[in-house]
Amino acid sequence: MPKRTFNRLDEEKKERVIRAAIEEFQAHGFEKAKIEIIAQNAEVAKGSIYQYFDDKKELFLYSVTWALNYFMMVIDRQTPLKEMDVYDYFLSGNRERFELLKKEPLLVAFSTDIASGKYGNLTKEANDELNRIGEEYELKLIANGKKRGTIRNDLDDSILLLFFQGVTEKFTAVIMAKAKEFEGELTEEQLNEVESLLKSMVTLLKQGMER
Amino acid sequence: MPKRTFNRLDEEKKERVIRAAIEEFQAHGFEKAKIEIIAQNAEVAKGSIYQYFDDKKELFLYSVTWALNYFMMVIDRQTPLKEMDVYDYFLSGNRERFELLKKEPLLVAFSTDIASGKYGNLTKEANDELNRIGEEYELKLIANGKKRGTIRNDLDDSILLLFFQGVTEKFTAVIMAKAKEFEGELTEEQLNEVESLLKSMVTLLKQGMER
Amino acid sequence: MPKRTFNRLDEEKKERVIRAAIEEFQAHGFEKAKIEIIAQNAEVAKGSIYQYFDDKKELFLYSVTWALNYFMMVIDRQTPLKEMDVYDYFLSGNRERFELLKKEPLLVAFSTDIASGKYGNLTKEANDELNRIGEEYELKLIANGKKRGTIRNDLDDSILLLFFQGVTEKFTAVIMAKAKEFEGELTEEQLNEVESLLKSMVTLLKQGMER
Amino acid sequence: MPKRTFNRLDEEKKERVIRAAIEEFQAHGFEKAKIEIIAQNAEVAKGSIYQYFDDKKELFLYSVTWALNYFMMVIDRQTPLKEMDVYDYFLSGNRERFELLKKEPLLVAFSTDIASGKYGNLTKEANDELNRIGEEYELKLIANGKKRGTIRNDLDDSILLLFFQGVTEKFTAVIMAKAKEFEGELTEEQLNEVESLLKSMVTLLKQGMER
DNA sequence: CATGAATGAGAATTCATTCAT
DNA sequence: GATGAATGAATTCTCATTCAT
Repeated sequence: MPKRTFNRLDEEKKERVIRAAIEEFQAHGFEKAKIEIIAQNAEVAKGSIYQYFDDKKELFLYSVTWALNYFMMVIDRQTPLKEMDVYDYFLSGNRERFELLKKEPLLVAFSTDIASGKYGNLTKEANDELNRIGEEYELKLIANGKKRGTIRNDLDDSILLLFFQGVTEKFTAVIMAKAKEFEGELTEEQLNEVESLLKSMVTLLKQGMER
Repeated sequence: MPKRTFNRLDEEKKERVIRAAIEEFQAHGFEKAKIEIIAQNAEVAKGSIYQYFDDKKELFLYSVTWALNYFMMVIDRQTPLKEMDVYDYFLSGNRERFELLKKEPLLVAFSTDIASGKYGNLTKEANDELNRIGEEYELKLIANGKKRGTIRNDLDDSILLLFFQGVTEKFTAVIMAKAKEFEGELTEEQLNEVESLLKSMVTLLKQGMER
Repeated sequence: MPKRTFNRLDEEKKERVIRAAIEEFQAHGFEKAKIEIIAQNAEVAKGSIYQYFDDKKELFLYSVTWALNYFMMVIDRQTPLKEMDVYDYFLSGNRERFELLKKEPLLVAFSTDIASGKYGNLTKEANDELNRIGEEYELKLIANGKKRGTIRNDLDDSILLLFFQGVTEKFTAVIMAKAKEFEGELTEEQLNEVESLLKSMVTLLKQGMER
Repeated sequence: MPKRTFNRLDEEKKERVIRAAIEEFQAHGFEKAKIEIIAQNAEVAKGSIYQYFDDKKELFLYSVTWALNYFMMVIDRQTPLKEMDVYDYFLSGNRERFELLKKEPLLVAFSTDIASGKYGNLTKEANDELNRIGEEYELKLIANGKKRGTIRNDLDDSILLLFFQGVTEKFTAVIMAKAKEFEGELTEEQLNEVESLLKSMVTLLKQGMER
């Protein structure tokens, strides 16, 4: 949806603009975010923003998808092997994932706000899509677990999904918060803390769901 | 924090004003909510709003505490007997609670938005307070459970708290959504659906946490 | 179509606003007319204009109907007696009419521009209505003339209407121009000039149309 | 007044640019016409327009003279023989003239708007010139008629001119409108309609003016 | 106390024109 | 000569807040 003018820009400039936008939207919300500030921070003329996007809303929406793309790359729910145990998923590749999160506190904060519904209807579409993708994957995990006999089958999939989501979202949120809070290089200690959190989470998930 | 003029108003008018405010804030968010519309819907002059409150923000903040008071009355984390079993808490008094939720979809929606952080820093204080109260209560429940040997003690209280919050918040959100969606008188069927949800939740909580 | 706020204003202020608007629109056209200038000239705050009218266009449209009302009062095609001879209509009450025109050069100029189609589609509606009214009246005059045998009946009414309109519009335009150009009190000489014009016009109309 | 760069262009491109300009000016008026759209429709870069003309106004003015040239070629008030009877002028060469009008509805519309003063002061100069030329010619016709005794001499030339202009302009406008409205090849029927109009006009002119 | 008209700072958006490539 | 991205002045419109009645 950006105008062709934007797409023709070199990558560096495009990213500068979007990051400036995300920073402003994240800091002040959609309504109070000022195009002028975004332009300034992107070192671009105010009018140029309007050569790139129809209006503030479109700039915002594009920033959202841009951030969510990054976010999904990190979460990466598509890749996990089908044969991977339901619970092991969370325990693999954490160092890389967490380092990505630490590197991009701004995107993490923005994505978190989007996921939490802070932008209301504006991001409804993007959000629904994101949720649909996650849910689909999670339901498959649950169904698999039931089939292999590792997950209790006295409860509906939808109930187990709620449980699964509730637990993982909460722990994810805490981990995101830690990513923002940790400064400098990722230390072993920090990583251990995160892995410990995930291990506990998996333990609880497992015990709650297993038959 | 409202001005003395507001407090002198008769209850009916006060409520009319606050409900009009909540409706507008809930529908359009803080920034886009218009004082003019609030005044109109409350059948009060625009200027009067400023006789009652210093500014838009104060009106909003007061509306928040007003709604949260109602909400807390419903959730009612203060009352449960200390001796009540951790899990039984959720299974008692549901009919009354759910009926209250059904009766006030607006307040439910508003409170939900506040709790979800939709209003950002504006409600930070109120939110933190609310969270602190809930957390304190929940930690006590966990400590109690551990003492009585009903809750596993291989995990930190803080970890168990995350688990507990994650699960209960998710199920609560679903129940809130159902409250909004159910129309007319509360039917047995509807109540059963809610109770079934809660029972499943408690089962999962129990199995996950128990030793 | 103005907002209720405008209607509640005292007449003097309403007129001040509309005249300021007409002056600006007439001088610079719709696009280049600046709300700020209108407000200044009406000695009113810029924002107030927007309390009175939804937007620039509405202010313009209201100005148009306001001016046309005045104009129609002057032209006054409704009153002439049914029995009055077709041609005599133009020769009566000229002093009063012309004095009105002289008193309001701004309104005359504005109305002339509207009638000439200078504002394009913006005034299409108002214009069509005005033309419809005039035409209806003129067709009646022609039909009457034919019935009484004073007008040739070898030509269609529509053709005679074109002729009638062409001649009267041209002479009217010249008279309007004179109204703008004449300064100070209306002199006998000026009036004579106008009446002479009208007499010539009637002569030509008569001779062209009569059987 | 266009820059030398424009004159060096091949005829086809020049015409493409001017026609695109006329289309846009005619459709939206001078102020709202966008250079960008003109460039697009002319399949030329926006910047190129500024290689051809100093600014928007110059492009407009050039478009005006370009259109008026075409228009005058059609109206062709220069050619009629001095000895041709005043009224016969309108009755000759109509097929060719009308076909030209039908072929170029855009130019007709644009020229009509110019003549009607829709562009205000912008075209004042061009307009005045056009009127001066027409008027000069018409006055000569009148003077001739008076000399030969075919036109009444109890009225001033200037009065007769008004009459003549009023009638001919009105009928011309109607014919222009028909040109726009008629689609496809020029049919005999359409031509008859136009000639009938002109004949009626001449009849009325004659009867009104003759002695 | 109630009322609602007045105010003007502030933000989004537009687009003619420039200019580096 | 052609191109189209960059620029920013200019303008419309919004709305919280004030204040005279």
